[in-house]
Amino acid sequence: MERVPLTSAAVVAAAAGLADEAGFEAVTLSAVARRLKVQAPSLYSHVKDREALLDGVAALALADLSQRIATAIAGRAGRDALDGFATAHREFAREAPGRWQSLQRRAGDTVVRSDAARRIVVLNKAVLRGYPIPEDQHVHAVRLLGATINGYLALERIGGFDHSHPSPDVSWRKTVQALDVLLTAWPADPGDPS
Amino acid sequence: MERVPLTSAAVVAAAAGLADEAGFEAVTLSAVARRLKVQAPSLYSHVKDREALLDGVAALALADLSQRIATAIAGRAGRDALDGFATAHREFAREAPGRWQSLQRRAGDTVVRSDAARRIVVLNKAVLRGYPIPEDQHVHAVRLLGATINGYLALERIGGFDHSHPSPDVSWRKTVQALDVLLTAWPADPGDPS
DNA sequence: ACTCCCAACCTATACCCATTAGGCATCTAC
DNA sequence: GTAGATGCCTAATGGGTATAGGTTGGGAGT
Repeated sequence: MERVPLTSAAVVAAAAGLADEAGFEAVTLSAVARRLKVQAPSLYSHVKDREALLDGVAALALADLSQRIATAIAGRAGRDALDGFATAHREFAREAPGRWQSLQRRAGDTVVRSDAARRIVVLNKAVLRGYPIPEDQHVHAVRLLGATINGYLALERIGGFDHSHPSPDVSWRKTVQALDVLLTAWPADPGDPS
Repeated sequence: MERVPLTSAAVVAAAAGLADEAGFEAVTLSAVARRLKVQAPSLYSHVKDREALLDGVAALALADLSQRIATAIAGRAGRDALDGFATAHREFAREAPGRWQSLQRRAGDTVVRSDAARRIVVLNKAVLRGYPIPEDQHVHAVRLLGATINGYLALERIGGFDHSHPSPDVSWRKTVQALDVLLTAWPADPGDPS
């Protein structure tokens, strides 16, 4: 069995794969080392510590997500773009649950300053492009979008919808519809007649 | 220093206190044992395992949250009730961050079947009472409410809003306003003219 | 009062984890 | 050839979870 030399990228990729298969909390240096058939201390040649490893997974995740979103909203505007955006998020959470979960923690500096993070910001604004939202309201709209979508996926993941009917798919469609309604008629600030 | 006899409730309360002070992830049997000045194995007389301990914290949290919500929406309807509801959530997340976090994981059976969980369901429906939402849409509205509010608090907690302006307080008010707009004019199903 | 049983604490242990320190082998540059 | 850097290893430390077995004190029964 030929052993491939380790690299930082290979270590992070192994961690990401493990996250998706066994859950984010199962990503330990020990588990990743076993997966790569080395001893755990050997990983410190490639990652600073466990925190840095998890940040590496998060950076991978963000890159993947931003790519999915870019593809999903390309050439689309308004409700179509919103649908694509929301669907990209949900499919990412489904297909790469461990990577999705890596994004639910406070991001380290390397993640915050990554190209993928910047791309996500751009894509968030792009979704709003087809809606009549004042520029000064964009940050609120982006935050509301992110909160609602991510919040929905988080509750779904922990079984928050398991104890009521109908299936989360139905409520998801209604949720995206509601977001479209909101973005289409963004509420004015109280006391602002426009 | 007189040592008070341990009880299951005391162990869970100590864990909850530790969660709020040091973070949910800091709640280990070892740390709780130190807090109570006993050895970790002694806790097994009172809790089955770590998972059960964490479920105990979640049950405490849910009871606290449901009480806060009940107080905040009592005698209120429509937008007032929604404001109280949302504020109760956010203040809970602020004042008891570790307990809040205990609710972000899949709940064990004891939590799902608790009185507090049932109370939360009732209170969720009570918030909708002042809004013209068809009965068959209540589950969607409750899920959207929970997703948006919880999602907002989660993103806020992990610093998701730290890299943009203005302060999350402003976006929070807009978010609650948006929820009110939605609940006031709940979007009809596509193809449903009413 | 005495005895027995049970509950609640303890220590010891096994196994897991993260991380550091030091060793060894290989490769590269001088 | 030699020295230094790199990348792996083992050993060790200190933290965690959970089980097994021991001790002590309290309560109940005779």
